[in-house]
Amino acid sequence: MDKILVQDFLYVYVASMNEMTPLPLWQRVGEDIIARIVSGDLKPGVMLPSETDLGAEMGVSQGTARRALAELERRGIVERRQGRGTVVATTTPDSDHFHFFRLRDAKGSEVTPVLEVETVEKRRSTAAEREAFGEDVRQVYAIDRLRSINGKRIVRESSVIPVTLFAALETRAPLPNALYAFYQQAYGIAIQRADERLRAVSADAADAAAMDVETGDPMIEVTRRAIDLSERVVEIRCSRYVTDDLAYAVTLR
Amino acid sequence: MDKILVQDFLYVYVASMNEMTPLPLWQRVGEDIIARIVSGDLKPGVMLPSETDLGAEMGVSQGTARRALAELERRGIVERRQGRGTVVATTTPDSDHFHFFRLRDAKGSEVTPVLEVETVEKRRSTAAEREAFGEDVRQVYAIDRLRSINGKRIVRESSVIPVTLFAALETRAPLPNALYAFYQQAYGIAIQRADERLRAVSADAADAAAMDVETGDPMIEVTRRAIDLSERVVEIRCSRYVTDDLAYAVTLR
DNA sequence: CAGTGGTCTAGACCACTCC
DNA sequence: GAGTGGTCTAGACCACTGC
Repeated sequence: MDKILVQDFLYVYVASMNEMTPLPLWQRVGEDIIARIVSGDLKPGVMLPSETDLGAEMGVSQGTARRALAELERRGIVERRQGRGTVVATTTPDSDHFHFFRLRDAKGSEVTPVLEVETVEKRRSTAAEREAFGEDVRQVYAIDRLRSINGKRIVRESSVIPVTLFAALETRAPLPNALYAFYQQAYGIAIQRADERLRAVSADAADAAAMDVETGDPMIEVTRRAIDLSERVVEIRCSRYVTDDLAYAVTLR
Repeated sequence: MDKILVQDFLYVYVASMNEMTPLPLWQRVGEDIIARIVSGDLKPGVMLPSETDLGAEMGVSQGTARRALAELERRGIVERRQGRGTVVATTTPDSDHFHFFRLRDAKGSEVTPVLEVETVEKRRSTAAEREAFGEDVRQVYAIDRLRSINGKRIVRESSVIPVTLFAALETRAPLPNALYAFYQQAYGIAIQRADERLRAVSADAADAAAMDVETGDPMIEVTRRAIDLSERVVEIRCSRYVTDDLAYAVTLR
């Protein structure tokens, strides 16, 4: 009886804002867990209740709680291990760096980029940045980085993030190698996915001055928008790669 | 009792070739369906048995058959619709072309490439092609295509496929715009995924002669290996794009 | 050993599609 | 109305983990 009441309540609740289409219970449970993570109530590495307990808390069966957790695992939001339990996904600095870093060597193996130069600047946002972040974002941090791989300077990255989301970033210097793990640990902002656009460009004078490349050489320019669990654009990144020895690798399905 | 026998049988069967680790029943059911598709027993667009019937055929419960079908749907191998049924995924010529075609315009919308020139050649395989296809592949078809987008010739593709898999391809001319749908319909070869490597290159004399680009202009070169449901490399494709007006778009998760 | 997730079953009810 | 997939439940048993 209790469960039926919950279900009816959810129906009314969701219908009021979503054209009479109630969300399935398992999705509600999943959204609820995501909300807890976003709010900081559940932090990365923290163990979640068991399927049985979670179901009891939410007033659903163990099977429904299980389906919610399975979906969160598929999305990489939690990690589950038989006999151990379910924890909020922890993207370690090492593994995280490679999660969205697509450069691979000729054999397809991961490469280890070394941070060479970093500058952090606080400035007013550009119109394009406001278009992406929202019009209310007037100030941003710009993090410019230069990386070398196998001793050659071939990666230039420029990350832009809103000041409102990353308060007092300048006091955090030096920033760690892997920014996304840092965003999560220091600010509770978890990157869910990244949309990238790749174009071919010619190395300009600034590229030639900073990297092991000559003006006019072909390079790949990647423009990325990183989206967090709340579906906000939280970072815009523009990277320029010299792909003489490396390639951008991706699998399409 | 019957079901227990089936389960024990599967255990022994799989254990003999897989280090005592039996595959879950739902995976066995899924693999069985894939095998039927690969063998041509089930063709694209054909309706599968209902969950209940499939479970009965395989000696598993409806829930287990359901899980197998859900996984196949997630992998894009079948399409399911409430009230209608489950059919083997049909990649229509139109939709298929965009499945692995990542070029998007400035707004991120799909673009419609127009086939301008096509040549098909039968020749001996190169060492690199044998490395990808297997050493026994001595002959290949090379399909060279030139495409225009919005009236500008900016895409050059070269697809290489083994003669053994695509018998008498030369009699099929002219080939349709979307090769992967054609592979599936004419040869029963379904592309499951594609691994791509992107590099920046400078347009060479051949690019300048064939496309609306000048020698030395930066271009993106994409080297693709297409893998079918049997996990074979069935096509190697090298594409060169001019990205003045378009970008290669991808979402990382 | 207790507790966890992983698999599998059986059955209920609902929503959608098509005849 | 018959048949389909979608959701949800309840309960069984197994495999793995850690104390």
